[in-house]
Amino acid sequence: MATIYDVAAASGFSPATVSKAFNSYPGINQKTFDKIMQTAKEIGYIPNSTARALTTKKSWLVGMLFSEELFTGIKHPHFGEIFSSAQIHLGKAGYDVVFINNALGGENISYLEHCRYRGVDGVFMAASASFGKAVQCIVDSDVKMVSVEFPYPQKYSVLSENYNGAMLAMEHLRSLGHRKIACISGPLFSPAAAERYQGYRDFLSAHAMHFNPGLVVEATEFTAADGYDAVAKLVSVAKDKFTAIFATYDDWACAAINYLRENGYKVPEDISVVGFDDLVHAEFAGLTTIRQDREKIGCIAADVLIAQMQDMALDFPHDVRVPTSLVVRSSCSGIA
Amino acid sequence: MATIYDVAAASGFSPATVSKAFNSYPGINQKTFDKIMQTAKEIGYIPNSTARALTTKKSWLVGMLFSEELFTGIKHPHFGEIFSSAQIHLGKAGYDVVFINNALGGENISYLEHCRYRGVDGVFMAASASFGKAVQCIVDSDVKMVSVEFPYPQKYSVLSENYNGAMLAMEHLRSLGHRKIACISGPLFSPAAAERYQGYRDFLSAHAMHFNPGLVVEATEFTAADGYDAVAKLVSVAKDKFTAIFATYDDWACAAINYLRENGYKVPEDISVVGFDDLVHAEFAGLTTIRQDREKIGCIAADVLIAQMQDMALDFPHDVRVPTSLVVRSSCSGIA
DNA sequence: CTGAAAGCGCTAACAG
DNA sequence: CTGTTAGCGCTTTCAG
Repeated sequence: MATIYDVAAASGFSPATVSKAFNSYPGINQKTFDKIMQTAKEIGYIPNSTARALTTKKSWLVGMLFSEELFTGIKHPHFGEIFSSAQIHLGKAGYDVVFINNALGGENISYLEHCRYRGVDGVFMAASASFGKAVQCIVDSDVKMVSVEFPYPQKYSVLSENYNGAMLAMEHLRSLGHRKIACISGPLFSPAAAERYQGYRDFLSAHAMHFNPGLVVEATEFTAADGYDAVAKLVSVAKDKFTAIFATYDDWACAAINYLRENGYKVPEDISVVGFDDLVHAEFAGLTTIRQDREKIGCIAADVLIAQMQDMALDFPHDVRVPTSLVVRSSCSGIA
Repeated sequence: MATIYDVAAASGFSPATVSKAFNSYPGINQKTFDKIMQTAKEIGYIPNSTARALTTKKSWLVGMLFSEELFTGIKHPHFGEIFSSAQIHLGKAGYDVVFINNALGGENISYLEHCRYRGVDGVFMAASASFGKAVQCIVDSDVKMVSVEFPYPQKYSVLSENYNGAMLAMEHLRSLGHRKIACISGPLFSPAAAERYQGYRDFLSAHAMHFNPGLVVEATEFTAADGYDAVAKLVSVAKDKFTAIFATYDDWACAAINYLRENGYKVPEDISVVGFDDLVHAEFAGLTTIRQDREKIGCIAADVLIAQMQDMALDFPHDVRVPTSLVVRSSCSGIA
């Protein structure tokens, strides 16, 4: 591994000058710049980020915190896409991304300790609900951070417009003539779930549609099984009392469709269903749903974090919201 | 940020001794060890991986290379799960994971340069087909690596038993009485696709089933749309010439089911279909398919890489294979 | 069993 | 515009 000293020796300049050349330091003769770059290339010199980080105290690394609880980690398509988008945007700005867990080397070290150990310049958090105490220490610290899906007070976060999205879903159903709309809501400790449910409630009020508590079932986990159980319960309790279901998560919506079909209902002829998220399987299932713009969420979150890490003026509100949109497929139909 | 010198000063020992304590160096008095750990905790000392890496020339970082071509990057559920598994196992062994791309800071740097810049101890590659020239430099270098899905000669790789998996799928169909089985094969530059197709061919021969080239269609991309087109073509060309379809990728299988149903066929009554991979939507679609053990693939790949990075004797073959299994759901039925 | 000293590769004043 | 010097935080011989 060639070092800056090798380049210095080979080019006839000092290490300091070579360093300046590589950091596009302003005051440097074009000739010497060319010469240095040329010989650097010849001897195959690559700067060493470790040494650089040690002196500058900037690692150009951002730590990724994904909560694996609630089936909501990096392998979840939703978070995977957000991550992918963020990673690309961070990369363009010169940042690499390192995964931070709380069990480095089998030892139990805190997320904050892990971040300090790696010297990350900032942290990207993603979780559908709070990580709990585990990350509170980093939220309370002065580490630059951005959170996706879950907003922390005084910290920057970026989320979808869940409330408006729910309105969109409901409006679609209403425009098709539905008036008795059931809801599969999520665990209310998830802000996204709570906001969607609130959208459901408020839409009902806004349109003078009677709110029937018996038409609401809560799924407690983000799994298909939970959605399946939820509709089963709904049907057993409120059979024939609703013509449509607003499921606040695609997995539940898909599971609901399966349950309904297995139990003699036609979807959408007998019952319409709309989901939320627009995950991969929504397309295969022909599910009408609300799409989250994951690409944009990742991108904006990256920008928000970059701005902080570079001490730029942030022209973002703390709670950035990204619009959602209705994707019409074939799980809803009009009412005669 | 407290340094090792602070701990030294506060505890009354030298930095060297503190360092030894933190690296569980054998010859050290228990009392001094305790004293050092104690004061370290008091002043909130966290070792600095950067400084450590600079002297030891070990970063305890593994570089992740995901090819975003062919819709096959980290956001693909298959790779996301493999990554997740690998990440956890690597973490237990003390390694953190950093994403490596070829465009750090907007500049075009090669994967190899990026690896050297970050000083990774090893590389984890994942791509359904070759990355092409882009990673050849790292394959040709002496960087420790493991590849998933795509085997490089002389390098370690871990893949599913695609060939056997295809046999499993075919055997299932055969046991149900099917004799005229069509195949949606994949792009043959993907080793996994090629192996699955070979399994199909060989199964036919082995069971004296006539091979009809007209019953094979090739999907060129790993997208639902491509699968849809493929079955459409199959049906137009070989209508009523087959009773079952072996689709070598779940997305194609799901798309095929959708196409068939939209065109008046009943699945599984008229036509049975079996997929490959067992991705999330396979469950929702009730697809009978071949499951890849992603958890295990990631875990073994991690072990193979760790062994190399720690210069341990590798008791792995270069081409590690992980068994697949049949998951029976509701997309196949027996023939009268 | 503990400490002194040197050095990993680079950057940041400060001189020249 | 270029070079000298010191030092980032840690580990590692080598003495003691």
